[in-house]
Amino acid sequence: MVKSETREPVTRERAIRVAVALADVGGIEPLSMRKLAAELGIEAMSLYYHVKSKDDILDGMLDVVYSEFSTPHAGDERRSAMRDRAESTRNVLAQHPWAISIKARNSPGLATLGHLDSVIGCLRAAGFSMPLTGHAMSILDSYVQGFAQQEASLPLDPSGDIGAATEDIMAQQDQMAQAFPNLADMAVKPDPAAGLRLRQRVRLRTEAHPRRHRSSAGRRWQSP
Amino acid sequence: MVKSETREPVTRERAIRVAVALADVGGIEPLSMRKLAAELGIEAMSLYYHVKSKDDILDGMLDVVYSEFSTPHAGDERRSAMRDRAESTRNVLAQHPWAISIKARNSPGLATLGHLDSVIGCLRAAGFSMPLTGHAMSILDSYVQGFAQQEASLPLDPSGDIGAATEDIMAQQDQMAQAFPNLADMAVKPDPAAGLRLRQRVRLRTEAHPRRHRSSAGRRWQSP
DNA sequence: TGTTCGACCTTACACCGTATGGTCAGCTCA
DNA sequence: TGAGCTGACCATACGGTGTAAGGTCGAACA
Repeated sequence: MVKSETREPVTRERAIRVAVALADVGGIEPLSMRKLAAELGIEAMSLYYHVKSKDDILDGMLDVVYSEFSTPHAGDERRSAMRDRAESTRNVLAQHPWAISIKARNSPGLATLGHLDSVIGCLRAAGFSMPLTGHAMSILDSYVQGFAQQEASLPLDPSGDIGAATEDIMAQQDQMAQAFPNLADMAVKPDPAAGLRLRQRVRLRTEAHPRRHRSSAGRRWQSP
Repeated sequence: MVKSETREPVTRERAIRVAVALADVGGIEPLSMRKLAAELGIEAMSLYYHVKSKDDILDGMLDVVYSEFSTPHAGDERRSAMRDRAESTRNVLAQHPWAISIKARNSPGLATLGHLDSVIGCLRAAGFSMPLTGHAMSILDSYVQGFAQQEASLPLDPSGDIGAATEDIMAQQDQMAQAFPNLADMAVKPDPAAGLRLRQRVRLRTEAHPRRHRSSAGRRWQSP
């Protein structure tokens, strides 16, 4: 379609970079081989020349994310290095929220391995035994990852979504306030700085399925 | 196909229960509307009489999981209640690992709301302010969830998988030991009790794509 | 000048969620 | 008794998915 001198050459690295960019914009579910190929200016099956499978791309994308984490250097002070790492993890995952949902795979890339290696090296250099290093990493990573996941599940960008969405639940608020008084209490006066923002957590996803093609009086999933 | 008196009646609740059972056995990716319907003895489209969409089923499944968490009762002591909750969360999520990957949705069910309500009630009864309650829940949930996620990403059942899978990486171990000395060190002498088991983390997923249909000498994704 | 080969394409398949519109037994009510 | 309604289910179809199998073609090389 476009002359080869005009089009930037396709490589595994570029495909993965473009995939990351697409996922950043539109999320990871709508990212398909066909759309990625189109973005690269080729056909879907041509991707398989550069890449094993879609999972291979996802692994590569995760490795890109790992490469953006702040990695401790030799001689870094332990506490500040771990703090930098945690903060950068939070920031990077906020920029690539899709990474959290694909984090449970098992084929780490070079950046991932390098990052973990550096972290282990930093802790060991600080005098930690190997078991203690494992424990420290488990504790830190569990919390940071879990926090990032909580944060990602909230609609952080204030795109007018919150006000409209809460109206749905407000209609039933009387019943809800009776059934879940503590929850209602927290939803009414939330702490703006708290990690949990229950009012947003509770919003219903009604706009995803706005209407049915026929009178739905009998449908089980309609509220009576 | 089967007489209606023979077949257990299909309801939203039963569909979700069966979906949970299927996901427990085979994971959540292969769970499709057609397979679930077949398991229930009906056709795929008949599910939509009882259920809004597949997302509706996933929401219901998550609510089932929440209903299995240990929920604090009125008057429970704060520390032990939170500890029970954390431990049961770990155990329940170990039994339903798929729940972790769909945890970032936004249409909570009654069990979810009830559970959160009870937790808030317990902390408030212990004298926590509302902001402090939010903070406490954020901290606890972040860690417990992150830990469960780490744990789920490891192949916990010793189905002979570990030994075979590590052979792949052992072949390249010399190069890896040089590039990532700390990682290799931890992989060689891991702590059996540590949360991170790097040796297993590092295994390659080669068996997923065992061979190609043609000589793959030129493929970019083959190691040179 | 013929052969190889890297990079790409076409076609096809099985599967997915679900929109649309039946079908039909059993019930209500005139 | 018979007409109409309705709850529960089914058949077909559409546009999407990942990817197996094999074809095409220009450039590089013998």
